[in-house]
Amino acid sequence: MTQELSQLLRTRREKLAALRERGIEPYPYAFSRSHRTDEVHAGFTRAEAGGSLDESGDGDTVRVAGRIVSWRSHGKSAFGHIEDGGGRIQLYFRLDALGEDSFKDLELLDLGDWIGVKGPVFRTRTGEVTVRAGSWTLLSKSLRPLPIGKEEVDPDTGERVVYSAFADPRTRYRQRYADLAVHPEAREMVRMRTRTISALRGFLDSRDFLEVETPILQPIYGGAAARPFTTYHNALDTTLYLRIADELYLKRLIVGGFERVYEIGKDFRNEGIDRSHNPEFTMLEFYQAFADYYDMMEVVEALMRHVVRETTGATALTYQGHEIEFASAFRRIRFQEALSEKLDGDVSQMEVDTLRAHLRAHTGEEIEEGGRGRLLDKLFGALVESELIQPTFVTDYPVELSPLAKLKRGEPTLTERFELFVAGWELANAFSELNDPLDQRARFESQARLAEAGDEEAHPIDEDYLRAMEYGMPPTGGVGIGVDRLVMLVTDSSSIRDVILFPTLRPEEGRAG
RNA sequence: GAGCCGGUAGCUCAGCUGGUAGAGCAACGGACUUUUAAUCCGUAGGUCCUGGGUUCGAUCCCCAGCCGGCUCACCA
Repeated sequence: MTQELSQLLRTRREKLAALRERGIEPYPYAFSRSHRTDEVHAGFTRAEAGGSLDESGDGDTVRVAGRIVSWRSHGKSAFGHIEDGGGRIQLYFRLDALGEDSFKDLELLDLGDWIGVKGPVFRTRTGEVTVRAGSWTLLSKSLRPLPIGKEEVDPDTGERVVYSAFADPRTRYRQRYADLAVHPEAREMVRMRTRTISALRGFLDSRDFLEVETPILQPIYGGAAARPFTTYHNALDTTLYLRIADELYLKRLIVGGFERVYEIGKDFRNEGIDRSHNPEFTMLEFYQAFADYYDMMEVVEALMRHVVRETTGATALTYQGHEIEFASAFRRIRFQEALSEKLDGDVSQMEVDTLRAHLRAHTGEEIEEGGRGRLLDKLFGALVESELIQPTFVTDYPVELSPLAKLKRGEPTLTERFELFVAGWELANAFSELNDPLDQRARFESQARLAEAGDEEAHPIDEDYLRAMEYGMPPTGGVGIGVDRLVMLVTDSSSIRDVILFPTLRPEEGRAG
């Protein structure tokens, strides 16, 4: 945006100067508000029903404040709407009520300005509850036009139709403040996100889980297969990583004697960005001593029901056109059986070459490194995942894929692990936590071999974690849940960027225009 | 990372086979004291994403790049 282009900005600055000339402070310090707009609506409707209005039909005098979102000037009168945290209300300004000067000063206002208004509440001829301004105060002058669209309410459907809406996704994500300012539904998303997280906390707190905080800056990252962000601590003269998972620290706390712990916080993975991935994202992990993965399935099922009920008020929801039901018991399928069915043969008996051939046949992809686990995982992702619309526990993953999970009882090529799939993507990941320090060391070592073979996401060896395991960790069930994806689900959002207030973007070049 | 689509006024968009651009809303001036996409009259507003090329001439065609959307890949 160039200087010449700023005709609109210049006009507003001129108005700012004019306001000061007329003795109006454009940025005062406070305003004594008596009612939020929704309280005015409710109060006036009550007064009408109770017959407590004066002869002219006016209700109480109120002081309301908000951002101007519409304006209709009629010469010696004007209508406008302001919006505050409770909603909107119409304002009515008259020359005879305000006097020459105050009425004339209205012409220095713009859409986007914050004002406070004092006056009685009444209902207009067309039936809208309105504050008749006896006086008004500028609370903050807006120097940059907000992309406020015009809107009308369809008289037949009652739906709000917005014209010239602010739609460019680039600007909406970059200037989230503007997006929020003009889109009430974007603000509603934020509330739903908060409600979701409160529901998670409520559920875990009521079950005696202790909320804790573990390091984000870590000398060794771990707990997941992902590439980390690397940073540097000057005073310690050492490399540190931003955590990719909370897992290893939370289990150290189980060793320390806490039976139930959880953490809700940001994890960071140095990977691509798309509709379901943001480099920093919010993860819930919780660990419960003396529980195995069967117990954790029960917990996850109850937790999901609780969250859906607390956020949507129902036991089912619609996500991108799919009706998803949480009331009945979640389906359970075994990883290898689901895949074997798709491939028409027992995958546990298949050679690596056969798997590779299947992958080529189904996806056209060639995988050289990574071995069996990676092939199985890719095949599962390609053939099974997208069909898992209703809540489904996928259980018993191959050991190669799960270096932190206990072996499956009676089936040592598998682990006691499950993932919860909803709407085609992974929402939770859980296992009977591996607490055998010698087995854990062996698993780490096999991961290290994968790393040497070029797998950039293989799990590094964490000696301190092994030391903790050697002191002894009770049998423990652990679960991780992607909070952003959970919020996407309950808000019917198709992109993770819609549920993260300030998603990661390439930095803007130059100064903001 | 690949394919497809797109980037034109503050916002939403139009612009024929190449002749340096339009609309609605917003803005500005005027009329209007119960309007609500207020209405009516008038005015101004543009690095047509950026850089090259072709051409007498490019918003339009070609090449490269940047940014975004969708699909796929990546992402336990």
